[in-house]
Amino acid sequence: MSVTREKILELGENLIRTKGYNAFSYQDISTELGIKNAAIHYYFPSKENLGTSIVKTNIQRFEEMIDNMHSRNFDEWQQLDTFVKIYIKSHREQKLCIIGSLGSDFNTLSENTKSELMRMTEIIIKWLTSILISGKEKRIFAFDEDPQNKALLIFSSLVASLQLSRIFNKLDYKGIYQTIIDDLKP
Amino acid sequence: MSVTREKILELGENLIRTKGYNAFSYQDISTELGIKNAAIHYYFPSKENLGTSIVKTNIQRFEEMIDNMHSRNFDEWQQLDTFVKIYIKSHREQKLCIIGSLGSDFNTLSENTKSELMRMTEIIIKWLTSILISGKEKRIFAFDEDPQNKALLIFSSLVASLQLSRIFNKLDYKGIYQTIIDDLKP
DNA sequence: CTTGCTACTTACTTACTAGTAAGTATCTTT
DNA sequence: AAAGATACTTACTAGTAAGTAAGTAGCAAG
Repeated sequence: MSVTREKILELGENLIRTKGYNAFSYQDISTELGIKNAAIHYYFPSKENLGTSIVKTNIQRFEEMIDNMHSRNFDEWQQLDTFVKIYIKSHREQKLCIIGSLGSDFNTLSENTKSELMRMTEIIIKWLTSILISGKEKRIFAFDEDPQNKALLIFSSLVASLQLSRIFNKLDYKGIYQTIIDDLKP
Repeated sequence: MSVTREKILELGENLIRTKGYNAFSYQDISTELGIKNAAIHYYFPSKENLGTSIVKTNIQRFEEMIDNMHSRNFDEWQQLDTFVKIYIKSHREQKLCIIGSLGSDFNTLSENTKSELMRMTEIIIKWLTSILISGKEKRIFAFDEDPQNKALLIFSSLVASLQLSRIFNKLDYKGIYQTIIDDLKP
């Protein structure tokens, strides 16, 4: 695969996560990469195409991470921890996650981008629900709520903590993450 | 105050909450109201001015709601319930809240809009923290976490539930709200 | 009756957006 | 050496964005 193509995908993702989908332009990318506007259209004919590709790349990355954790025999705590660390990293970089950012722009996205975003969310929630269930069975997690609801609450807190940290300076995000973790301890 | 001015504010708020700040234009408003582009500039010289005014209006509305609840001697449960109902209504209308929507576009907002948005968030968190504290003192709420962290977690869940419900069809938002409420029961 | 204010419209500018058609340099294959 | 594919650039179009300057209709007060 082309290096330029990958750079465009990476820059596009960062722009979505910092400025938002409707605030970035092909010009932002071309200027940064020192190429022309039309070069981006060569790889991604339309902005909707780029948007969809960025989401697809994120799905692939997430699935590779899960496979990797399974092959390394990570237990449920280690898996949850790895996932939370993605958000801690995003927090440090002052970026939203793809789902939080594109979720706000959802009504302005193309059908393709929408459905890939929905697919990504479903994959994450399904995975999170599954580790909550197996963790509870092994008695290393403790909670009373419905597992999917619990997964949604955890995911909501992670997504929104990135958004709120921009607005609310005093946000103790480490405290929030710790609260999420502590809450699952038996 | 002018009726047109108020209609612009209302429409602008709805556009932010459905399409997002960077996806709506003065044309969207003028077409809907059957007036010209320039008429909106008459009331709100710039888009950033309109944005700031919309947030200010929301702060005012929130403060009036709090005053109203205090004068009617609402207890902490009633106050929390009233607040959660705002989100249930937003959910029904398939709209985000102002904070969730503008939070995603934060880096593209003017300094004035940013600071009003920060002020609004601080007011909400401060109020939510205060009812958690007094509710706990009265032993009608029970929780172990730091009150402000708990307030942030509750607020995060509300903000993000609106966003996720667009993306995740199977989101049981009533279950999420119930979980938030149940979690505070002694 | 005219001056002035409110609430706009008309008509425009400047700037940027996504997108395209046609051309070109460089490497690869035959 | 010719043909073709790859990776772009050049040069453009059409549309839309925010914003503005000047004009106007209607009412109100002096």
